[in-house]
Amino acid sequence: MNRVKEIKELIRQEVLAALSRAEKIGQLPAGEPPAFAIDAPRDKNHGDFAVNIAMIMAKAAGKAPRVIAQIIVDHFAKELDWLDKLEIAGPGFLNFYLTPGYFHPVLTAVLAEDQAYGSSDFGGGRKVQIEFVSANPTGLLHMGNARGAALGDSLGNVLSAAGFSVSREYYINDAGNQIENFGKSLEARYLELLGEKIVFPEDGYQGEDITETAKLILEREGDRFLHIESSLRREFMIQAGLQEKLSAIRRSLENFGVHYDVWFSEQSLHDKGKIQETVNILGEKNLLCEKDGALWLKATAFGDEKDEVMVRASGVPTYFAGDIAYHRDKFERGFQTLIDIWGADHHGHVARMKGAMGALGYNPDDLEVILMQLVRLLRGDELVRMSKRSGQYITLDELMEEVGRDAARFFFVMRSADSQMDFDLNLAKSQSSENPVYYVQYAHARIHSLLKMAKEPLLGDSLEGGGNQPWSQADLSRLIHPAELELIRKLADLPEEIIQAAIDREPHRLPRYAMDLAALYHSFYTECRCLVEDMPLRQARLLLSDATRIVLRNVLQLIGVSAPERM
RNA sequence: GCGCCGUUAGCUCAGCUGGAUAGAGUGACUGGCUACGAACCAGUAGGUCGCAGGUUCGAAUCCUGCACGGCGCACCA
Repeated sequence: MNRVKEIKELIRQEVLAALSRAEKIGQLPAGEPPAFAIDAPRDKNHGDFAVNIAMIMAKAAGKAPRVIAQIIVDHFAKELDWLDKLEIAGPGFLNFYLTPGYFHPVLTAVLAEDQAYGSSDFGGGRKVQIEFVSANPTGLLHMGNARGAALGDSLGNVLSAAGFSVSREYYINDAGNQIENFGKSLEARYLELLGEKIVFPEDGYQGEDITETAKLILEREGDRFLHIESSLRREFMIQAGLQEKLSAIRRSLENFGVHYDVWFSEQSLHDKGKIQETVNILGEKNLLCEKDGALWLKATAFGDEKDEVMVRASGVPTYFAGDIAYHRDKFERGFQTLIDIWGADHHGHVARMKGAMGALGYNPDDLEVILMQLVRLLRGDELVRMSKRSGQYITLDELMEEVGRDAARFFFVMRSADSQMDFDLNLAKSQSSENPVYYVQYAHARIHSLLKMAKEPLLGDSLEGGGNQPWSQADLSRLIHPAELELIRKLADLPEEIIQAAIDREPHRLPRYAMDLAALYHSFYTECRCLVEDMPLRQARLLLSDATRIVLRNVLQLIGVSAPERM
């Protein structure tokens, strides 16, 4: 049930009807009515919904906003069963006050729909693919990857709840230079462990995890690679190392609650000739040229600042060429919308990627790139420099250990992708019990405890009837306290909230909603006792609590945070 | 030099397709547990929305310029 959407539509229709009646008798100039907003005002004294059409029409109609508003009110239908009161306020707002109890049916709907409450078919099953994290498998996942993982997964949840068909994908960069360096680094550590004198490769990965991986290989395979040709040895190191790293990455993400539908290998594009195929297509479209022995994409032809190399003079295709082939492959697989989540340091790549998609005949707007500002890691006032190459970074696993999965996910999802985050480890640790996530979880646990108690036979004889009656049939008209009404109103918002988050690709709306809802519940809980002697009132409040429990749980689930029954 | 993101309460951040008195968390202060979970509630204090212009009934929100911070501008990925 999406009561908010329904009432907005009713208001829209009635406003347009009143408008047309006024036009007919010439009080307002005829013409296409402008788009106007129907919003819930911030201040609840301004009614349930406010309409701004009078101000928007003012100029064209040549009348003052309040005069127009009055005309609309004069022509407004009388005796609408949902409308209690219609007022003109401020500069010319039309404030709608709904019949008390208008949103009450939402409560029974929440209980009936349960897990599905909040979901909708808004997206119409449009096939959306989200690619996120896609960290190089040459190391472990760090804070930036953690943010991307939390964001991408929640966005996937939100889109899915809004009726899109979502596929999550991880692009494995298992080809190219860095993989060579990875192999060289492993080889060096492997030889080192066997007591050989080595010179560590200049561009090598110095992290301890590389040594760990080398150790694992040594334990498993012994020294049988000691005396073989270096290129063979490296090849093996790469294979074994990749396998090891990928399973570690996968394990970390699973622990973080992130599951992928597809793990896609860059190397597979090379193996299947997909890159060559894509280059050929670009060539057929006359978008390639040769210069200095390399094959260039004429990116300037579709508005980019400069041309880009596709195939190096050495004959090896660039990463960019592979990425174009990869995104082409996504479209070929039937996805209608592609969403990539990238670190802000890749923003220069966006325009040419979209341009390339356009050049291949796809709609560039069907590729959306969400740029995520980078995470700066602090310990108190001290900036922790992070570099994968030097091995100086806090891993996702360490983060989960220090801060906890729920807190970490809530924290990351809470912030918009646009904000650059300072993540103070000391603060995160010291504030771990002050984290808003516990505030929301507490509300959930509290309700669970309340409902559990309500199901038990009551202590003492003062309350008649026991507590075993179901509350699903409760008389909702008993819910009239302001705290109850506000809470109900918030519960009614969920479907629209999810749809809006999906449209804007902004999962960070959800933690806000969850905090607001939890606050309203806590407030209700303090002001309204549930386990009262008045049995109908008791049942109604229990139903309201139960509905809140369901909504809290559903939202936490979208964020990727657990909804504990006790804590 | 060019481009992208940011600048809002002491701190961390929402609010940005223009709307009414700019919000939350945290920190500070004051109250509230002999009744369902005080990891809670109620209240107080705290703001030139980076600066300067412009657009209009109305600007934190849109436009222009500037300042400061972050990140890019490879035959790296």
